[in-house]
Amino acid sequence: MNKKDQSEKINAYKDKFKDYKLTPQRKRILGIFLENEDAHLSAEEVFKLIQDKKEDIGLATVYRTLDLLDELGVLHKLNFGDGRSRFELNKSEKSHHHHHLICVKCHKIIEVKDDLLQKLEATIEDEHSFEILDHRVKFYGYCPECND
Amino acid sequence: MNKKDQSEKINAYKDKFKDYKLTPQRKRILGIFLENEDAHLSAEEVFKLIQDKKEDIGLATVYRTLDLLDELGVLHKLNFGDGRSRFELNKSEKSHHHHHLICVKCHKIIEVKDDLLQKLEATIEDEHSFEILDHRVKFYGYCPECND
DNA sequence: GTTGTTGCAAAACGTTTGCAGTAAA
DNA sequence: TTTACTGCAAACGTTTTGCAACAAC
Repeated sequence: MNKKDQSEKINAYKDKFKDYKLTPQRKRILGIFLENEDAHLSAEEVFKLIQDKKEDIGLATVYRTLDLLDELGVLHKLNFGDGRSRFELNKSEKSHHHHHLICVKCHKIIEVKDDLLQKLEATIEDEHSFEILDHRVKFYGYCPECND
Repeated sequence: MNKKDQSEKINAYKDKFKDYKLTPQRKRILGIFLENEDAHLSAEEVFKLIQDKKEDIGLATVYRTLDLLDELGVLHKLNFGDGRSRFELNKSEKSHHHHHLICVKCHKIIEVKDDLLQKLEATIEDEHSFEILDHRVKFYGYCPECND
């Protein structure tokens, strides 16, 4: 993706920021996720990716921005049990219906698309009068490479 | 549950500890979970429950024991995004097939029994050659009380 | 008796906060 | 020009660690 394309993509998020300022730091952090579409990045990792390019954004700003982007629904905050929060780009249509396979040996993370959960959600909404907004599904096990 | 019943229950876990010593501290911490079967306790909460009874176990020991019990499969380590790990008793047959509903308003946690996920698991094992050992499923939304 | 376990205090870790300076709208 | 945002450093809360004393096997 070239700079122009990315700039256009970032501008497409402008309406999401209606109550907030779209500062260079916020654009840059969003840019990191556009450059790493399928990554699950921690705050520290985002910070380092920016430093690698000889740019400079305070770590506190990274934390604050990631929380904001999660709140705006631009990112999804995830927890894989490694002691830090991770974030992934929220690709709207897709995001409600994908899950993570986590290899307990090599810790690889594999994404799975799925719609089967909708039936389960319908049952839960019915039986528990619980209005479901979102879900997080993680499967732990052995990936093909670790299962020989 | 009286003391004799609990003592018997704890002894039933003896074989799980074959490579480890079943110390009074470990028995006591396991006891806390037997006394609070459906709770999702953090290390700090376990520590306080023990202090409340004028007993004394170091906080570091609580942390080390909870990790050990998770590793032994006696407990399940959970993360509800509140900044600390929580643990629940692993009631073997039941545990693989229950999920958590988390109210985004009052933060109540509701347990749901379910078997519908098995179909999804079978599909994943098939399509991704990923051998599933366990899963964690969380649904976020509004509980009946918060949804008026 | 040996080896694993405990308790303490200190340190480490990810994350949050107060505040003064700065910049987006 | 106003109000929100940033960067820094210090503080925070949870979890981990080093180590000497101790106890389960």
